[in-house]
Amino acid sequence: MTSVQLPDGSIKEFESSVTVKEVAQSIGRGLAKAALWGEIDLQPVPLDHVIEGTKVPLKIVTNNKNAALEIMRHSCAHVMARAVMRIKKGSIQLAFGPTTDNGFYYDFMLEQPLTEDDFPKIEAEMAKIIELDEPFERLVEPREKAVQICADLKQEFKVEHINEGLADDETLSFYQQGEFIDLCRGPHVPSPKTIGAFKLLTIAGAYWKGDQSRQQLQRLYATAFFTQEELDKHQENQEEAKKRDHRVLGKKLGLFHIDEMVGQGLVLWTPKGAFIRQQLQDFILFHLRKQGYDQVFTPHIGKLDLYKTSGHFPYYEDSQYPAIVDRDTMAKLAEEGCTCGELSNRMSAGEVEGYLLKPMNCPHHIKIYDSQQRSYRDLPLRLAEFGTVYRWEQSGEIGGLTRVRGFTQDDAHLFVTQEQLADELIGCIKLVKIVFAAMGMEDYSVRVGKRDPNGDKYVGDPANWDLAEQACREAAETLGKPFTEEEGEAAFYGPKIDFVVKDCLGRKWQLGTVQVDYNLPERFGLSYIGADNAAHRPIMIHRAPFGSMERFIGVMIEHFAGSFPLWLAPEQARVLTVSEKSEDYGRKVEQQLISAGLRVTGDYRSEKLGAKIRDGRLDLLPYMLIVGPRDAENGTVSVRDRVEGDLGAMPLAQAIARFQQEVEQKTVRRPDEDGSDGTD
RNA sequence: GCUGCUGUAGCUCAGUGGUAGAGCACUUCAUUGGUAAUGAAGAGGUCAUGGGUUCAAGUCCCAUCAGUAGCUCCA
Repeated sequence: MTSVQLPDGSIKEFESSVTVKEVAQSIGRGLAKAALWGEIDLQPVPLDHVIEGTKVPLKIVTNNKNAALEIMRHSCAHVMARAVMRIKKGSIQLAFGPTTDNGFYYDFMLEQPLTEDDFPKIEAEMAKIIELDEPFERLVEPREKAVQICADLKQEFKVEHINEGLADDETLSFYQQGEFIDLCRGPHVPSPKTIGAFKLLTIAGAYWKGDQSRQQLQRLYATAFFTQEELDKHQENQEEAKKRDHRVLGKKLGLFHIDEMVGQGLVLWTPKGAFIRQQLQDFILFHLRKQGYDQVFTPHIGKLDLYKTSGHFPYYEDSQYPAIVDRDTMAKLAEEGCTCGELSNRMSAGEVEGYLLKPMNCPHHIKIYDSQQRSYRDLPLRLAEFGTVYRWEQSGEIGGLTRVRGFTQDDAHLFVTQEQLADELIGCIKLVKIVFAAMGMEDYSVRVGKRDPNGDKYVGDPANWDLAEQACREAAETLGKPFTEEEGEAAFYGPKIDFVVKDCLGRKWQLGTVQVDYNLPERFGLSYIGADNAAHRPIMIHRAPFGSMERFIGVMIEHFAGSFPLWLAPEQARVLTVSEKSEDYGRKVEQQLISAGLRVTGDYRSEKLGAKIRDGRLDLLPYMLIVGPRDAENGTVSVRDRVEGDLGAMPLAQAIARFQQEVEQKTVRRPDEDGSDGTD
């Protein structure tokens, strides 16, 4: 008599001893098919493991659970590390080898660095290890013994981790497979053969414990799946994702250009991209006016004194372009034999004045606020500007439109009273909501950044912080969408609400932001006269619904996969003539559409219609208007829609009305996921 | 900034130390067609830049610049 207890508490009884597989079969055919291994007392056992006894606590692990995939991948990481230790000569220090969303990695410090040339050898060795099918054996040791084991293995990272990271653990577990033994919490798959298909991906640098001041390790990325088909499918998906990369589409569609001679991270907006940017700017401007914002313009540079007052210089000097010194001063300094280092020191000390390319817009806006006496009746004052700022980002961080050195924020600064703060924050959130809704963008996350209760870097009255954090929380709630609250994520000057989206490769980017600031009003000594006839300090809100035009458009290119909605599309429609015989009519149609305010071009080449349609498809045109002799005779156009395909002939006026309505309503229509237009 | 990889025609990419290649795009000519590629010809190159090794370098080595994946950073 054998019985097992399943995770739901139910007991299943058997006449005699049974295998895990038989238990699975007794529950259902589907389960038996999906079963990978069993787990008894949290210890994995293979499917042919024989169960005896009563009320044996059994869990059947299947491949449709992410947990199983993670366990398998982690086991694969052990196999990979073992293979690396066999292949590479010299000492090898193991660090961590966790799983990621799409695979796993292992960090090593090697005497001989890894290169991609090692991949085939490592993969072959891994295949050999898997073929041997040695189990992962669990050993539990008291901490002194554990430290000794790691020390004997000359694994200093592990020793450090036990002593520091795992200081509270009485006992520690190891997993051993053949000659390879590794400190590891587990669990592991019962049989390495469960690892169906794996592939090494790339090598990258990583710092021990993520600390730049510590040893740099080599991180070997790989992925694994239960079957080769799943691995192939995954790789195919990754390739597909790369096709919607904004850097690829930006080039293909001619939206922007980044030129080596201009400089890293400095974007040149070509006509089509500039059009999208302008259109988005007009869109947000319309809503800013409705919400009582005032537009301002400020210069791209400002005196160092301004940024010393704001605290941005020299504190953030490393991430700014160096200051500009005027010609006369420069000549004088040169005469004195002043070196660059001295110049820098003297600018920091305030002995030499210079100009800074603005790293943010707030100081300029503050000076506009402060240019006249303000009454509480003037507040809230909302100053908006599409302000271009320049930051010296690390070279390794720059890429595409998402991280650049010169970018334009859809910036605004709100000067408010404490009583107005909560409502104004809600107003800011409303704008962000309008933006995301217009884009049909639902896949974003919201983060409320609060101060670290134990931190001491924060400026301002803790009571005000409490109020501001509460106001941020309440504003975030108006989104009707879950959000996270993260302690220690606030800026030193105030709490904030951030909006984060993912790019085509799964990387996270902050777009919109709303930040409360108690610091700058203080530093600039801002005030307003209250109803009590006394001076009071206003609070500032920094906010940018897009974040930056560059990053936002980069993310939107990927969001729409280049197929922008009609109101944003630089080229809304193209007239295609069936043959040159229809060119006159085609040009007439084109003119009428342009007169109706639509952005239309014509393709009058002596190509076949099929070729013109193909080119139009590759350019991701929302509409193609095919005109031939029949249309010329009837005053029609044959409309080909990006989403629905051939719509047939319709009177020109009807087509224009359709387009105008779609533009007016800012309709977002997505082509099918597979990229077909429904007619092919 | 750090680790790995990459840099060849406008674009996407081949290229074994021995004469610089393809497809697409472009130009010209022919073709006049109804929903994803008409045909032919032509033009297009300081092989990222600078050094080095070699009888000989796109190819091997070093440096620099740029791109890229990741790490670190992001007021």
